[in-house]
Amino acid sequence: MTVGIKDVARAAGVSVATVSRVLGNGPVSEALRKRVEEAVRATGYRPNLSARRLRSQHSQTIGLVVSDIRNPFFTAVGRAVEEEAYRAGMRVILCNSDENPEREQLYLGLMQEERITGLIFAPTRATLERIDGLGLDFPVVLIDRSGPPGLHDSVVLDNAQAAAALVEHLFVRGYRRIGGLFGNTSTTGIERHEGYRGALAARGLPANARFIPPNADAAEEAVMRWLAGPERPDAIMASNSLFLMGVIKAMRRLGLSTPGDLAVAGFDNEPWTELVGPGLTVVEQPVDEIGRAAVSLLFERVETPQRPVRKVVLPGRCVLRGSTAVAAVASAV
Amino acid sequence: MTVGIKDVARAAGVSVATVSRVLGNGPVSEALRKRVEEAVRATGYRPNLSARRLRSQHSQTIGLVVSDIRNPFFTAVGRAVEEEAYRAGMRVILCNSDENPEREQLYLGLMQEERITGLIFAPTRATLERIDGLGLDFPVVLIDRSGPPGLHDSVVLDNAQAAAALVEHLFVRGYRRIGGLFGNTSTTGIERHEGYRGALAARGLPANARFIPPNADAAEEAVMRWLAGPERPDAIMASNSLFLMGVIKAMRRLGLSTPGDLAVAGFDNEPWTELVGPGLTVVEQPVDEIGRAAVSLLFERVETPQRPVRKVVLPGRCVLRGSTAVAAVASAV
DNA sequence: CAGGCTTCTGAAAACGTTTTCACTGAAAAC
DNA sequence: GTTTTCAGTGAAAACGTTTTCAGAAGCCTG
Repeated sequence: MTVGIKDVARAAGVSVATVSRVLGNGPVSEALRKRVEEAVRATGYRPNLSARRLRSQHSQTIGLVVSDIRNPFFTAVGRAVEEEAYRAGMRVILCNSDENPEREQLYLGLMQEERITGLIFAPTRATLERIDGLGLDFPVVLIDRSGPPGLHDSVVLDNAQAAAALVEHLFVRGYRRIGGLFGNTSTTGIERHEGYRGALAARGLPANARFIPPNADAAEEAVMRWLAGPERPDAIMASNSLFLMGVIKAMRRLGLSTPGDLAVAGFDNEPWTELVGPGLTVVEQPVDEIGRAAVSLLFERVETPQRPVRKVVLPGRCVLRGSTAVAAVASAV
Repeated sequence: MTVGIKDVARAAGVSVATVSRVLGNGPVSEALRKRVEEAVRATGYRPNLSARRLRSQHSQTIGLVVSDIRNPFFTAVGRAVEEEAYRAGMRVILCNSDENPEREQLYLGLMQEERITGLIFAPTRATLERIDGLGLDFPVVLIDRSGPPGLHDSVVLDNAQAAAALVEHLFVRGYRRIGGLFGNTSTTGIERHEGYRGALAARGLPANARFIPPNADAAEEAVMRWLAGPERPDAIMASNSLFLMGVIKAMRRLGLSTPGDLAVAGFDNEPWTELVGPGLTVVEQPVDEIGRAAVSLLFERVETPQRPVRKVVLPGRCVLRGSTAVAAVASAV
């Protein structure tokens, strides 16, 4: 029924070894190579990857586990990773943990069973903390989230610097009561909070931060209460695009507009941020570069297991838009 | 080095066959089962999926090829597919063709080599046209795009009906020069165009359609020219969310607002559509249901290859927002 | 108690490749 | 002209499982 390497060999009048060598660019005379290639075409042969992987002990596959597939940041990184991996003849298997440590565990197990060459991983905080004790027998490159330099290579945004830049920008534009909204499941939130706090301190301003679960509803609720309460900010920095969305939704419910009633700044330059109100000021992450860097870090690690651990920190780019315009009107009120 | 089933067998003092049976819930006495499970735990054994797949001839894997991974519609469907497949103990391998027929071809080949159980596929028009001659040796369920009933099961939105509903809604709200923006790579565009044209005809209005490549820039350019030209519409229906984005971008460049200067309606209820201007009127697709239906169609086909071809057509849901408010102001001008 | 069922178990074959090994014939080196 | 090298080739082992087959032990039936 399905045609195997044997059938090709028979059709070409050679041994299976020769067919295999043709397929793998091994040493074969030009004449036989022609014959075999012709036979491959004639039979419509397709190699069986399971068999190939089993015998060769190379899965030619890297894993990519992200924490939220609906987050365009991760789909963008995923595309870059796939592109780059493909160029090196590697497949990518993509899994989505949905910020759920149990699912993460499940998928890490799956990766083991697939015998992947290596993993690119955006872990939840829970998993990151015990990642060294997990006994993974493949190299791991952390992306987006990493924490203090540990056993694994990583490539991350310079979160503290980026958050600080946003805060400083808000300060310069005249805002003084700058709130911050941070995720409580990732180290990203922590680092951005640090940059936020530092920048405020440098300007002698008080911090006013909230740590919430990573979804838009939580952000919306938090902002609703915040704006009604005594600590009402005149600007909010949202640590990711879901929160940014939550902020905008809350403002719409309250009938507020930006920047007049509240300045808004956030992370991730998604296409829609340009289209909301006067446009939203955001930090753009170099997604392609992150994906490419992760793949090459991984390959280098595979080739040279003893290489010292490296952490690639990439700068963000501030995209200034109307949501952080000068606070003149707001101050006048 | 890596622990195999043999090591487990030795540790448990049984044969490899018994270990295999324990793993596969075969008939094994309670006593041995205990011993083996203990040995599995002790050794940290992880089955080798390549070997398992090779021997058992079941890949336990379904493929999912989508045309644009950055389109939230596909990521949402993908999540539903994965969820449902996982429940049945199947893995999903996801590939992104980027609307490129060559990449599609490439990935279809890969799917063959992975010996997938079946494929869920959102094809480009080019591939759809010759899909029957491709000699794929696994069942295929088409999603999002399908065309006339052919050899394959499919699950699609009722595109014509949905487009017609939008047009009718615009008509009722007072719009008369209703433009339509359709993709030129998918059958979706064609079907939506048909619904659009039909609804206009029923109301005795002229059609005014543009077919463009499936990206936001093309839409933006088209709209820029359109609004400057002689056939300027007072409402635009965008056949997908990328186009919707392009429409909004063009309007911002021209300093126009919705619905006053131009009413806007589109497809796919993405989170941001709620946040732009007065909110954008869209047709929401039942993404979860689409994913689930595709998976169960596929499983049924696998179980009963002779079953007659089925086409599941799901209704969309109109989400009315401010971008299609009554045209009073516009007409008054 | 003999015979026939079950139920459990292990040895060995099989899955479709790649890789090792040994061999051939021809070319190169002496 | 003999030996050495070498490139090309095929037979067979190996990869880590599942599955088949046959045997052993226990149970029921008559």
